[in-house]
Amino acid sequence: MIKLEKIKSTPIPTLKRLTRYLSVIHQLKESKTDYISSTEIANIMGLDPIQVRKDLEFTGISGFPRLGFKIDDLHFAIKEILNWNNTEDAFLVGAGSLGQAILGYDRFKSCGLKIIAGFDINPELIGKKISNIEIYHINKIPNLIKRLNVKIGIICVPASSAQDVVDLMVDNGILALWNFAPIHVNVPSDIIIENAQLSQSLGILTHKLAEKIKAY
Amino acid sequence: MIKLEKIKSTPIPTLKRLTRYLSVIHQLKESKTDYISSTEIANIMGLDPIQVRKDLEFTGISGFPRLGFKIDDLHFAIKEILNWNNTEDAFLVGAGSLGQAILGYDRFKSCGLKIIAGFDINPELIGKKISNIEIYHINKIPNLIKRLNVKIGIICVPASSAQDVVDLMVDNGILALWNFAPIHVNVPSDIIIENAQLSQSLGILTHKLAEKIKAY
DNA sequence: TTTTTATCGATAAAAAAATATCGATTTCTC
DNA sequence: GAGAAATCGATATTTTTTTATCGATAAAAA
Ligand SMILES: NC(=O)c1ccc[n+]([C@@H]2O[C@H](COP(=O)([O-])OP(=O)(O)OC[C@H]3O[C@@H](n4cnc5c(N)ncnc54)[C@H](O)[C@@H]3O)[C@@H](O)[C@H]2O)c1
Ligand SMILES: NC(=O)c1ccc[n+]([C@@H]2O[C@H](COP(=O)([O-])OP(=O)(O)OC[C@H]3O[C@@H](n4cnc5c(N)ncnc54)[C@H](O)[C@@H]3O)[C@@H](O)[C@H]2O)c1
Repeated sequence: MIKLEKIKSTPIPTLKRLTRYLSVIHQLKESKTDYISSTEIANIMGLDPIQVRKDLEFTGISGFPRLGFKIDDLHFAIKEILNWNNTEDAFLVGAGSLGQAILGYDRFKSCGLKIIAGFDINPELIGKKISNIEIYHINKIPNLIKRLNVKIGIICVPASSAQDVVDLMVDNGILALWNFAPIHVNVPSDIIIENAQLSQSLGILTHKLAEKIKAY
Repeated sequence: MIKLEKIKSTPIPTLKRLTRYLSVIHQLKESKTDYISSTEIANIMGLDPIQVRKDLEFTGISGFPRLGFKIDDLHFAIKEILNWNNTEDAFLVGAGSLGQAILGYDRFKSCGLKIIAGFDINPELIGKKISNIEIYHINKIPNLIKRLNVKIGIICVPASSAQDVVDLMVDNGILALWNFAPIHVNVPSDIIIENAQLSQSLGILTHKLAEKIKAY
């Protein structure tokens, strides 16, 4: 009987931890050490070393007994899983206060994301450059998505406009959406959507705090 | 043999979905319907109705066969779990571009959070008001945390200063931290910390997009 | 009124994720 | 060079989370 090799894709919880390992590893790259063990990572982050090792399995990198993993290799391999060694162009819609903060944020470039244009409906913003990224009128977006073959859209418009903007982008060929509007938007099942729900994270915090205060 | 009733606290995955149900329910409050069923919520959000029902169990609200759940009751009960019916005061540190976006964001008030002051080291910001919230020098923070009994701190400083700011706040009695800096910060085990890791969410998006493109 | 139907919610099963065990390996210490 | 110590990684177990089953219930339809 032939046993098919089950291709195990990286679980979401693992992906989330991998990005955190990356930031720890990134800090450590400065220091002189070449290796880091699962135990060390776990200690720094307050996790279980076994879990760290299990997660790192998905990188395909082998560790060395007594030494741990080669930092440079890990760093590269984790970025590879996240596809952060390549850079995808992206459009951002809604150049308001959050949109401008994101436009001005350099770090996403090392996270595989290059925002190449912004879009808005506010005439005062159109034509302006924010951190060297030009803002266009939203009606330019259909044409530009196709012409520049942009695959990622970032939604920073008010909740009330989010669905419309999403529809517009999806209709014109966007493949993945990063949504900051605090609302559920509908997309076809083949479109990737990630909600950067800040309120989700806030909800966990306020819930835990309430539990804690209740328990004295 | 006495069987102890196990007190099951709300699982984190459930909490996350609850905040999403809330936004769906919120939209529906406008419409004329008084009830919503797990099936409807599931359809809107592309989830399994059984899972929705399981999640809603944690609210303690009973549904009605054939009708579903009373929207108003659900709305209240979910906010109760998240502790969003109460409001906690919070301090925000780092009134840069992201900090200012958050300071200007009204919606967090309905998520149990009231930011009552901002802090920075940039002299140009000190004394300014952003969305009616005054910015103070960071050296005022120890005194004010204690005097105003503030429990939540929001970290919007650069990664390089995050640990220092966290330490300062923890030393002065902060109980919960909402961290936007893309870095692992160390806190004592009794301090609640939630990382609003945007790059985590971005990582999932870029990973999925790469998988999708690979698969053609 | 009776029947049909949609939904709830208790319980059970399956799947996924986290945690544990332990032999193999390799560096470090003596 | 021998033994001790730390870590990896394969396998197994436990826990958590998701999904399924199905009788009970109450509104809607007949
Ligand atoms: N500011 C925050 O801290 C924060 C936090 C979490 C979530 N969000 C969400 O992010 C989104 C943006 O928030 P913000 O604070 O930047 O709001 P904002 O009002 O400052 O910016 C919204 C921008 O979108 C533009 N816009 C409106 N409709 C548009 C359309 N149809 N097409 C293109 N552009 C359009 C507006 O002109 C404006 O520039 C909102 O959905 C908000 O709920 C904001
Ligand atoms: N801008 C974004 O879109 C974005 C996205 C994700 C994460 N972040 C993170 O959020 C944080 C803030 O980002 P930003 O874009 O607003 O940066 P920013 O440089 O605009 O703002 C940082 C602010 O912190 C202040 N500051 C520096 N050291 C301080 C200290 N020790 N005490 C008090 N204040 C201090 C600075 O004066 C400045 O006003 C960073 O850690 C960044 O990595 C930002």
